[in-house]
Amino acid sequence: MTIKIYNTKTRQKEVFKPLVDGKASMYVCGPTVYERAHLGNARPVLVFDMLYRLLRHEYGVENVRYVRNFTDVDDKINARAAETGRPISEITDETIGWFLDDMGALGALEPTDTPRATQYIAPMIAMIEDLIAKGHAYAAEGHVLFKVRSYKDYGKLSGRSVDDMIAGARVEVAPYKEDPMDFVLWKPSSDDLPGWDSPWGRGRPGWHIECSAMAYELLGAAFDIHGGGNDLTFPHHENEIAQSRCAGHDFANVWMHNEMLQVEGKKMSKSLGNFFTVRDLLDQGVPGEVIRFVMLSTHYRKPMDWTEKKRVEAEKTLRKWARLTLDVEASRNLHPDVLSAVSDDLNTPGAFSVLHRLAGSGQKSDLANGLIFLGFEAKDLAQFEDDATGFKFTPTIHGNENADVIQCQTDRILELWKSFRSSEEWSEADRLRTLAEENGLLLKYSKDGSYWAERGPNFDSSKLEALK
RNA sequence: GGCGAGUUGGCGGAGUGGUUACGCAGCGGAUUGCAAAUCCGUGUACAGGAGUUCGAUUCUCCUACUCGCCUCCA
Repeated sequence: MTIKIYNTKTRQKEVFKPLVDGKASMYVCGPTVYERAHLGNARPVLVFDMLYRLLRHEYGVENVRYVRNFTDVDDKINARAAETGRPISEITDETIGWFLDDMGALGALEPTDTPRATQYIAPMIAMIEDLIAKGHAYAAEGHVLFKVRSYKDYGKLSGRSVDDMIAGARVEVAPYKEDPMDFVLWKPSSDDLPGWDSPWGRGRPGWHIECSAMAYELLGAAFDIHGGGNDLTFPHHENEIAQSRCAGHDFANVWMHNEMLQVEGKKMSKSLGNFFTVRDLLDQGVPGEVIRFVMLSTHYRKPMDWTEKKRVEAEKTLRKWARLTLDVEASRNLHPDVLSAVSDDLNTPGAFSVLHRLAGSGQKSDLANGLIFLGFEAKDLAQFEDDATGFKFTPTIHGNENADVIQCQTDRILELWKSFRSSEEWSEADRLRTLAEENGLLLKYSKDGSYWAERGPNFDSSKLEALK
């Protein structure tokens, strides 16, 4: 299947052709690890998880290398350590664990390589020395700066010119800079900050150099795809390109950028107060599969709006598909329509549309296979079906109550309702149903005789006990 | 100020130079003790203007509006 990808560098959709026949390599900018990943962090993770799955499908699991870094040296981390009095390594270790857990809950596969910046200080220093030797960087007052004017294509990726940006005048001009646009490769560390010995004294790397150095170490001078959020296009990726190209590396062939996430139509930001983490959602009982579904329901190059309404719709759809595919063996081959949608610049919304059609026409095993391909693992879906009650995914929704207790109470309520109905005590049955609904528990049954409950609005598990 | 993206039916959201997206909601029907769930059927759309074309929602230009990045947060 031909894979087409929109390349930011050329601003058009191109047929993807790996540098090495039959193998693919990708590098995606990962998080700075000092706090829980917020919902916006999850978008690139899921987008590039889908790319990774597609490439694995096309070239085989063994032939795809996926590098995603952890930035574990950064002033935000230093600040957090100073605030809390905790050692930096403790903060970064903990945050990395959280990140992998949270993203795992969204069905994201772990990359083949997850390098930490602090493990690649030596290659960074070597690269900086090389850049100085080649006249693309200079040392000044313990800093090393990249000479932006020395790279003629600077600004090409993001479509900017150095002169225009300076005219824009939002550039901080430090006294040691030869040119306002020059950016830091290395900076000095005071004794209380993390630092490494270098030819320019004890210091630490600037932000951009790590990706250039780690991509080179792990993927070589040239690799296929570099991805990240479009906020990174400038300056981060522009700077990466400048460094790597000037060091003599071809660097990435294709550049992919996902659009940003919004919440209820607005940018998610701390200042607007609509900022929340993936873990917040999971703790509120939103299943990871639902988050994944909502994220992939919008094409990655369009702004994605996280809304309560989408969350509800996603949950409904997944529940329906889970019921359909329960006990169904997935077909061995991916349905061609699903594959062609995803192969066309990761058109995951199109793939969902195909899945809807498969569900509608009763092609259950193709549906099951398609779901697995899109990252909704069979075992998770089975769990989802168990969760037709909506509770298995809400273990922490109300503090210390555990899911089993809730499940048990729900089962008892269902039993009671069932017995009222079978003995045709309609008024009692209706009274119970109304009461349950008032507390967010929707009682349902189907022709085949099965009974279940769904979580509705106003769900309050603490009131379940009273319903009996 | 600079750069970029977008404007599709009630809502969400794909796609195409001439033919059905799809989902949700709505409406009609089946089923149902009633209501859901489930099943069947069904309507509404391509921001505005100009141009290219036999023909444009789909290409070009202009206008309006929205959003994002350039700033701690992806």
